[in-house]
Amino acid sequence: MQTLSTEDYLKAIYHASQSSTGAVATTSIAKKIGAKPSSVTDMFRKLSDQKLVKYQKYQGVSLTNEGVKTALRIVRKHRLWESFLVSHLNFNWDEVHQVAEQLEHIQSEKLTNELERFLEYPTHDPHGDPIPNRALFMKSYSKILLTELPLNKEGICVGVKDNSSDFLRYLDRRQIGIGTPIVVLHREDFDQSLHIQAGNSTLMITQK
Amino acid sequence: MQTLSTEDYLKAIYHASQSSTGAVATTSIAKKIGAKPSSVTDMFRKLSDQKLVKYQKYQGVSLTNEGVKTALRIVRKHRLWESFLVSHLNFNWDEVHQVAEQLEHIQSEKLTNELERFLEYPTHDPHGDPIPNRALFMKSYSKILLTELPLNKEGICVGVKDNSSDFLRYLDRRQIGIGTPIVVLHREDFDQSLHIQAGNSTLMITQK
DNA sequence: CTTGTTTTTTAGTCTAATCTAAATTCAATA
DNA sequence: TATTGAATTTAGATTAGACTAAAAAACAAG
Repeated sequence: MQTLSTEDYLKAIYHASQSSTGAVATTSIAKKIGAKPSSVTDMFRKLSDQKLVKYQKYQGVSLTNEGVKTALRIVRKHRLWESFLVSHLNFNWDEVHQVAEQLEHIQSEKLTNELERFLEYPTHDPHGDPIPNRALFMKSYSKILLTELPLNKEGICVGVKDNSSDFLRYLDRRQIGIGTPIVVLHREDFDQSLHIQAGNSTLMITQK
Repeated sequence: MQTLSTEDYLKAIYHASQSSTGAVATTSIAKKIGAKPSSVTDMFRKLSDQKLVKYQKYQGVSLTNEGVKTALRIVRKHRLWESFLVSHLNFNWDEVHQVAEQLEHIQSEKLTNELERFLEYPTHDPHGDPIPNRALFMKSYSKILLTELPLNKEGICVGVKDNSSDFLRYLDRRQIGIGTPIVVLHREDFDQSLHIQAGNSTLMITQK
């Protein structure tokens, strides 16, 4: 059984190791968690004692199999709760994160599994990220950026890269959400702006 | 903003002061919380500093208005979650408590209010206890014991006094739940046993 | 109204998780 | 490869919440 804090660290390490290869550095976790590097070192040691990470002084950490499992259990809960908040409790994409950060720590296998059943076994959360199933397995289909979508080929919006509230609300007003089909109609070479068709409106996107 | 621990104490004090009159004693809280009396004294002092309780050495505590409000907010969340677990997640009466003890600490007004709406503004939880509304007001209709129900007058089961899992499962098997109408058909004077009709079955209850 | 028991508080210790400041190791480059 | 700057770790302190053991207050009974 983990404490709140160890769960936060395991999740942070998991996400950090997803977005880069090799061991995870002390400072990168410090930034994610919002703690000082010295505190992170302490925690690395503790997690190492519990065999949840492999840790060598000055070499960063990597999750053990057990550590990955623990992290995935938290990710599973986080994403299921986010789905619930959006689908049944009128939360917007951009409001769910903070609450899900709390709910992900609730300990009850039955609760998690029943929630999953109630939601009819969703495979992706409102941000388009895959939800690990009961066996902690997840299908991650390939997500590509709009800038990489070939001309006139239809894609489906599964999430957004920029999670700022402003941007999410902008999309909401234009009725662009998860599942919205998107086609890139034209790409301006000189400034990288895109003309896209999303849902029933066409719009122009600049930069990024 | 309260810590987990202070919330637990406030709730315990609230419940203790409901079931008896006057100030609440140190030991009674120690028993409820599962802590030593000395720890309870410490916490009383802390809560007193925050003006959530009135505390005089050796005289026990009582909640201030602010303390009552904080406690009721927790009770509200607890009972809403219990309702949710039973009505949508296939939990039984007797399984909800432990999980609700965790969920009651989640901090998000929007979450609580949306959950209440989703459940269609329930007034009572699965144990028959009233749920405070958004304004923290609750209608507590009179609950009486079966032993006090007049002969042949119909009552409605709103909860049970004995919360043991065995007893709750016994009731489940006989399809007796919240809302089941109950009539006392006959009362044996010599051993206090009751013949009752509940739902579509009649049964005999001894003792208690 | 005094004594003995129970309740409550005090004093001092412990653990988990954090911090600051100082020391150490690593790594990049001149 | 020697140096320097960044990253990391150590050492020591702090805080919240809990504990034990001992002292003090309250209560109950003769």
